Amino acid sequence: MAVNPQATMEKTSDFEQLALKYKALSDPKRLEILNKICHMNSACVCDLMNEMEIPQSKLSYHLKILLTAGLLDKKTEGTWSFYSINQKEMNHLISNQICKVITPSC
Amino acid sequence: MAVNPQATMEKTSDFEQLALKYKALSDPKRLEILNKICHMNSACVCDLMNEMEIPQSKLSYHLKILLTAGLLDKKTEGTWSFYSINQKEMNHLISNQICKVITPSC
DNA sequence: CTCCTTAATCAATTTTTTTTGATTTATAGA
DNA sequence: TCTATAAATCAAAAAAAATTGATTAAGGAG
Repeated sequence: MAVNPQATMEKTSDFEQLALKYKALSDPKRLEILNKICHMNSACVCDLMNEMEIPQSKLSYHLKILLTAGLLDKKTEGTWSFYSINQKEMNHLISNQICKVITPSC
Repeated sequence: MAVNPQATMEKTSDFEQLALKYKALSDPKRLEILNKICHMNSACVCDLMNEMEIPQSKLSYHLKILLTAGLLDKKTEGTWSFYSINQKEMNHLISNQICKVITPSC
């Protein structure tokens, strides 16, 4: 463990990076998406369309935000895109308590 | 510790509440404010004005968002308002790793 | 090749958030 | 009382994010 963790995170660009990740978590729909994916372990857009009442384009929009922030991983198989949670990134970001709700096995 | 934490956090309103807190963290300026307050332990608006190059009304705006989200505490003495970090809420929300950067003694 | 399914992207609109400068409120000191 | 300081609030403008429905792209099946 770092002795002086403060020293590693003082730059404006670091705060910008971190803010981007929390911004991805700042929407109830996106938290719900993470929670669903967590329960299903891996899900494609149409899975989520069935689970939640959100149109496809909106889902893709939110998934892209989560993906860009590094909170999700994506694996394409044929016409399907399977999304899963990037647990490492999640652990880095949020408390264990919240982790339990939106990651599979924290 | 709850055996089945999922059961405690499935409702839409819970996601909304949580999203609100992460939204408060979703701005680099606000993260920097938290970091400054963390270093100073407690700070008034004018302290922060000296530390950062942000106008007073903008600071008050961001502080209010952090306060409303429950991430800050406020204590008024005369004409001064002293802001400090609500560590309990912070611990509930974010990882230890990030805690180290924006709370005084996590 | 054609048709169907999956999902990404696009453009236009709406909504939300942020910024700005001014005003207001409240307290303290001379 | 008058003045100065601290900070909250306000209203208007600007910027960013979300929503919507349509289109596009890419695969697989026949």
